[in-house]
Amino acid sequence: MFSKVLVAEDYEIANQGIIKVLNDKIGIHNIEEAKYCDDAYLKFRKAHNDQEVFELLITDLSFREDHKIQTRTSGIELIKDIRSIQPDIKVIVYSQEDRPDKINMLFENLNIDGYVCKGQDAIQELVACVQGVYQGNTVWPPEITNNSAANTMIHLDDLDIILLEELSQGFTKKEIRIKLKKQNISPNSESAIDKRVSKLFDDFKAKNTTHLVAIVKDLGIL
Amino acid sequence: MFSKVLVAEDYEIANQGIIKVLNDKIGIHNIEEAKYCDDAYLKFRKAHNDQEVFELLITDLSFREDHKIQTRTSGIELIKDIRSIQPDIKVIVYSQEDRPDKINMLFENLNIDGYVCKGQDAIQELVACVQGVYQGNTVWPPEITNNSAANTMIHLDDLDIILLEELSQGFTKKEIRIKLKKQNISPNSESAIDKRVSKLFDDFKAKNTTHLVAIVKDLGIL
DNA sequence: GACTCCATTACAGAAATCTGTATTGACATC
DNA sequence: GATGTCAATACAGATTTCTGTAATGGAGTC
Repeated sequence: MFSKVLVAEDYEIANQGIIKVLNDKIGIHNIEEAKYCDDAYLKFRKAHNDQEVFELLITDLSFREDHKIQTRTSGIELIKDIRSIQPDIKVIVYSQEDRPDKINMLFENLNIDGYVCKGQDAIQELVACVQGVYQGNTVWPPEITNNSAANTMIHLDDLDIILLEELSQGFTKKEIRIKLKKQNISPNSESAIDKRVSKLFDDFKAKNTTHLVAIVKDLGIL
Repeated sequence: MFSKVLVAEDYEIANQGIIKVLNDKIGIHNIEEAKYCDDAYLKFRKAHNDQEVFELLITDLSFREDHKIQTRTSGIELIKDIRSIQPDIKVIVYSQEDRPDKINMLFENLNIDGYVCKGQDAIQELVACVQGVYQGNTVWPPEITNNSAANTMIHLDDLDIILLEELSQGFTKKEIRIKLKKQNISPNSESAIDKRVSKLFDDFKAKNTTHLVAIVKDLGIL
């Protein structure tokens, strides 16, 4: 089992709850906790420098800004930063988020190892998740695997996300074309972008760009 | 002080926490709790029918669907439903939400009496809020009153919200014009709508409709 | 090589958006 | 009554969006 774990969660109650579960139900005792994102990062860096690395990070996604100045506002950045230094660290996200698309993004883009949804069965799920991740598995929350939405999930590649992002920022297709050309991203003709976006219209049953952006914002993809 | 209070909050820990605070710090003992929105509504109805009405509702905004079938998914509907029956009931919202615009909407549109942000100082804030509301005040969370954003808040009237809502659903201005005409809402020429939306562009510094909708979605106005 | 399949690109036209200017009418002030 | 203000409306044009069709070229199959 994991011998050293870092828990990043800003609510003290939840924080203590996680530690208690790891302690009592799984038998992990070497646990460090952090209530702030920056704090978690510093503890990680220290352990890494001291050659006593954490094997598992359990983190929330959203951190309140609080009084302390936070450079990292979200757990996503924390994961990226930590993974850039120690790519093999296992990561479990423990969050309120329950939108399938957003959770899907975490697995696809951030390559997290497990996800536990804050809820009524969080304790059981957390135990199963930690054990599964330790065995090298990717552990999806039951909300997702049981949900048919996950199966009919619309697959979005990097370009789709870029287009959605640019559109949501109000750039015209001409501007986007120029941007893509500058960054040497392959399909960069206006008509090709049109085609892509039209496909997104179909996928999300959107009437126009504005509707599309509203939908993906609601789904939490952006 | 309030003698009978209804607490609607789906997380058991938070639920118990609120009750404990009301008990220990304020001396309210006649408290009923509900973990589901529908449950809260039924308890309210029963009390109302029995002529032993609740004087205060403390409710979360978002409720998990859980296994139980819920007709009311959000606390907003719960507040609306309860207020339609007992308009003078005091309402305090206790939620994770910290976006000024959304909180502002709660006060402006739902006429809630107080708001407490789930966070590190929630206990103190809750006590102050309940006491303030009991004295007939409207109690805003310190996050908002201290925040300059609240002062520079953009004021949106009903029409603005309607327009944003329709636009986000992908309706064209022609369609919106027809809809408004049908509902006898006053400015319903396409150019007047254009003007309104242009003003929203200025207010939110949006480049176009798509950008505008993305911004207000992020702000939580929609 | 001939063929299909598929993604990119090009082009074109109808519809919608966005940005001006101008007119009207209601309302208040002097 | 004259004046100014403001919102609603009308109109116009330049730009952008959206939706077609068609041409091009690469990758794989026979």
